Amino acid sequence: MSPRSGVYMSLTLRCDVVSVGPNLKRFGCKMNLKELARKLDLSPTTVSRALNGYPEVNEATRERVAAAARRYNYQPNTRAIRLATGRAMAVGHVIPLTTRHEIVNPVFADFIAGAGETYSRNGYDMLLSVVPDDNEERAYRELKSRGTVDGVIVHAPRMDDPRIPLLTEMRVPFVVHGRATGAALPYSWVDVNNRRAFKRATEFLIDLGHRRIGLVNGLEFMDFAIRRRSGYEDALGAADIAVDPSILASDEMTETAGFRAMQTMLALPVPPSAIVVSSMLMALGVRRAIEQNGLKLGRDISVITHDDELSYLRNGDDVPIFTATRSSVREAGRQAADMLLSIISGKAAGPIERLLEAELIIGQSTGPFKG
Amino acid sequence: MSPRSGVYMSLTLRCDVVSVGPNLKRFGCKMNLKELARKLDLSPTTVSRALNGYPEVNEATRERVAAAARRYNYQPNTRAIRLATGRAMAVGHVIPLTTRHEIVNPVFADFIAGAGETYSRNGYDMLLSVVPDDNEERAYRELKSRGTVDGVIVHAPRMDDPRIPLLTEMRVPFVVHGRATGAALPYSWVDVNNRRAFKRATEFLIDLGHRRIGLVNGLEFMDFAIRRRSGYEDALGAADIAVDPSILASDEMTETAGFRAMQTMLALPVPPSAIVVSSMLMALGVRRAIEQNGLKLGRDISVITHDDELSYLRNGDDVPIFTATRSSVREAGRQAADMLLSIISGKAAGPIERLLEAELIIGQSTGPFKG
DNA sequence: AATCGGTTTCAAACCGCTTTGGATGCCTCA
DNA sequence: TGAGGCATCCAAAGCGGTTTGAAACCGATT
Repeated sequence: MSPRSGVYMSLTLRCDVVSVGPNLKRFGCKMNLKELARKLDLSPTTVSRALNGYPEVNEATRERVAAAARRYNYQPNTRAIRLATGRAMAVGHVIPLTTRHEIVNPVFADFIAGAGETYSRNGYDMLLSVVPDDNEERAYRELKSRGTVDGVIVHAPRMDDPRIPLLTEMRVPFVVHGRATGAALPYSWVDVNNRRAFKRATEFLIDLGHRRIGLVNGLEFMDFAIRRRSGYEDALGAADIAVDPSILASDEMTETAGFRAMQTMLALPVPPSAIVVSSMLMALGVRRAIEQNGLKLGRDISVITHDDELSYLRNGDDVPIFTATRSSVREAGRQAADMLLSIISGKAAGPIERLLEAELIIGQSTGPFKG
Repeated sequence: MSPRSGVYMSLTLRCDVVSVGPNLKRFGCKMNLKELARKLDLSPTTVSRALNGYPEVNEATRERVAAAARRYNYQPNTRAIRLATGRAMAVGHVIPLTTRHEIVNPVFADFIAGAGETYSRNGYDMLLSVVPDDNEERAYRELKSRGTVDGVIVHAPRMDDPRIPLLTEMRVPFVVHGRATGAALPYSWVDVNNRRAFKRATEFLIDLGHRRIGLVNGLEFMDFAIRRRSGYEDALGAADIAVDPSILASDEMTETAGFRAMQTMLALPVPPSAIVVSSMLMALGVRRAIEQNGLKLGRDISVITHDDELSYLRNGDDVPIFTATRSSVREAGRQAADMLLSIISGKAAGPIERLLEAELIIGQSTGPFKG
């Protein structure tokens, strides 16, 4: 007997296939690498390499190993892999919970859905931590030092967001969903071209003859809101229309906030004839205010909104109700996740930036200005 | 020199505190248990026990260890703990993605926010996997066999939900958010008393004099929708009012679906004078249809809706707009997570059940029936 | 027949923590 | 004085993989 064979045979062989029921195979004990190697009369080294596609293993052996792995339903223990490789095989999403408003970003669920696809395709886990925004830094530091994730997606960036220098300094791979005006260092991000979208939307209204155009925006410490406003102002400026603060609203993106903002504007001596709105949910409120005042959407007042294509807030079923600048948050999630994984794996060199263009969808909520 | 001391001293001591900048301490290398033990001239065993609160360590020593751990900013490596203990210190949330409708449950984000609090307080991670509902079983099996989680929260149970027997058979600890009518075996769940809530809501309308009361419900393969309907029917039955299928709607819980359902009912020869609605989002659509038909909410038609207290869909700011049966999804998340952790830790014996009662909030959307 | 290079396989160290089964020292009591 | 008991602490064996460095094998070349 060569010194190579038999070594693993000498140990107990108590783990055998037990048939229970017609189509079920069960095992007397957990199947791990060592067990599998024993059954194949190979060393754990070789089995590991065979399964992980390393070149230094005979093709015939690899086949044999693969077959046995299937047969015995071998699933490598993730915990062991993580420890041995030092990789977490997981990425973290830190959901900031605004302590003031107690609001969970509604966009979040769909973004996650998109990112999740990418992760599961690549064998990564998605870790969520909900963190009150007053101690975000601690949360990120802990994530890093406990080594539970290989990278992080940063949600809802604010202006001069402190998380960006923080993560950079900690050398944690990260991708921002959105951008942070005022960041000193380059970083990776996926974002909608908010500025161009809102510029385009405003221009569209101007082209329809509107000159008194309101803006119902999100809170302006959020980066996207700043950009949207500046796109809106650019378009007005290019048409020589002055910005009127009385028809600019900025609030949480809820139905009621939209309603309130529109009510206020409609009560003005000269109400706007058209409105640009930052989210579908706000647009619902805006529409309600319009209709409650006996006006007709698209005829008396034009509304154009941004649409994140949230799955539970479709803009009509076949015909779009609102004219909208549309950009899928779920798609952004997919792309951000892809980007992060390629950064983690080291495939990507420097920071990657990806600007998604919003599509202009013509719906029934806009019409020409009539005196 | 006693055989005890000096052993760990003999190895290199290359990991020392390096001062960089005024308030920053940095370390030349990663601080792990062995390093820490070396610094303290103790064995890893003792350090581990000291930090984990085991009794067989001198109080003075424990203090010393704790102080050193703080000083050197020691954070135990989670990957190693997981492997050594066999626990994953993580729970999984599997989000079913209905392949037909591509809808992510909007309730989901807030539930997660609630559950997340509990997890982080207890040192658990929250793992999310988004799984198309056509291969849920595989997803759950993999979660189990790869050992990435210690337990699972089941979302959006359907009637006779196959996941319940599956998880039971796999012996994975789980808690269902909601219930599954038709389950053969007992299991743990947290649910709102949907039936009583909708019975109560319907009774409330009956007490106001309404007799023609419609129901705008969610899809009726979802368990909660079944229960809500039966509560509604119970109340009607008790008042000797026949159920009229023409004023029963069942659809996805979106604004447009609510609008459509209400439109249809208002077009009937004898439209309902009151409506019970299954979600705020649908209620927004219902309201729109009502107002678009020139009717006034609460005066011409009464609406009572269920309100999950989603953070981005508040029912008014101070005064509630809709009369509603209210029950916080976030609170349900907290409780479900608590329950799961106590099951995982073995503190809970059998299946636990927790029925949350919804609160009836009187808003401005209901009023007495007038001819 | 000895040497050599390439292919294939293996033993053992390692990842960083927990935990078992002793040791050691000290105090007490016979 | 020695046995017994208690409080502390330690060495080493795990958890289940990956990875390094070396050895075995084989055919080809000297």
